[in-house]
Amino acid sequence: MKTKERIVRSTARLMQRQGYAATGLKQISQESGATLGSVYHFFPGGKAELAIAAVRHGGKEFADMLRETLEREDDPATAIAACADELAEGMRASQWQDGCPIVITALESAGRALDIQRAAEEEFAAWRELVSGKLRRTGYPEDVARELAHTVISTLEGAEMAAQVGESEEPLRLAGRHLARLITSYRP
Amino acid sequence: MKTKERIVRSTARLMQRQGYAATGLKQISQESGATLGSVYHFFPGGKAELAIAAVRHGGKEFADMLRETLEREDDPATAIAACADELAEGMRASQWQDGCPIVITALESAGRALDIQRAAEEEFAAWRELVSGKLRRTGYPEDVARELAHTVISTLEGAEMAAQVGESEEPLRLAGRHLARLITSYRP
DNA sequence: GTCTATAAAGCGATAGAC
DNA sequence: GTCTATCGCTTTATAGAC
Repeated sequence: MKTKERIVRSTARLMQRQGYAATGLKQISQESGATLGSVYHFFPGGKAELAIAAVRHGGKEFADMLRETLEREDDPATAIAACADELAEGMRASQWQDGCPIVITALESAGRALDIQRAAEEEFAAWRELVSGKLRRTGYPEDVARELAHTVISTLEGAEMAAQVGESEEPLRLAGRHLARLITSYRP
Repeated sequence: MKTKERIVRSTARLMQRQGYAATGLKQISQESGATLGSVYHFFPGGKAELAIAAVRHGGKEFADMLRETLEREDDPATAIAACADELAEGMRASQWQDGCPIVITALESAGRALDIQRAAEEEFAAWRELVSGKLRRTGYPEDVARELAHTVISTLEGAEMAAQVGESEEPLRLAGRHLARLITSYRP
């Protein structure tokens, strides 16, 4: 694997677990097997530029999972519940270590590092668009789909946070069931 | 105001906005108007002990808002929507600066600082208990109330995060409406 | 592109006078 | 309880050889 990609992956992984402030460039250099000089060679903008790349990387990763799981089921309500279950399994498999790949960095940067914040917001919007598209293709009116997508992503995010802090799959399992019921109640 | 409380309030405020790692003891000492010596006098356990006190403080603050807003409306669905609106207004009023008082610290500590994580989980559980109690008093069966309370808190948390990063009230407004609909659909 | 060395600043934490 | 000074370490970032 290319050095630059190793650096991005390590940064994404570390910031997913520790956040932006707690992740040091030395740690990134060590974990990725690149020297500090190489890190600055590829990312002359330093830590902030690395964080943006990590947010983009984590955002794509989450989007891939979402896209694949949504395609696996026809009914959007069942599909969203499957996404929640998928997240619950990933969470347990990592022993509650791997939550949302970008949420800590997004919150830390809010109001203080505008380009990181904007990158995170764009990834969130892409996730919502995936959910919204699934709903529209199943016949939901555009505004209903757009609004439901907001709440689906919000609820998955919140439940993943609760699952991680509480070290339990339950918040995600319940979120999946409740979201499915909510989506069904709007069925066209 | 007593020195100790000034320190706790400043810590809570700073960690709400910046998180644990990015908040320095020097900054706490400066913002609270107490010297570093005083900070260590009241919190010999240092930064970790301060974080626990801040999480407790922020947790109580959020619980107070929740309790008051829930009491203001009879119907639990309307009451939860009112909570979401209240959060949206607070968010806009602070220009998207003041999100959930403990979520960044909770996520940063997950799996790495067990006593901080546990304190955060206890505060989350207390919030869920407030929602669950409101539902039970309105006739919802105990298990339905408990499960709905999980999703209500998850969704509010996720929507508050989305509102902060996206600098928009919309995620919270939508979350309130959708949660009200979900709760109503379980009405006994 | 990779590597080492280092600068400049800030960190958490402690000591001890008052 | 309050205050200042300081220790030891780590941080981001840069310089320059290879």
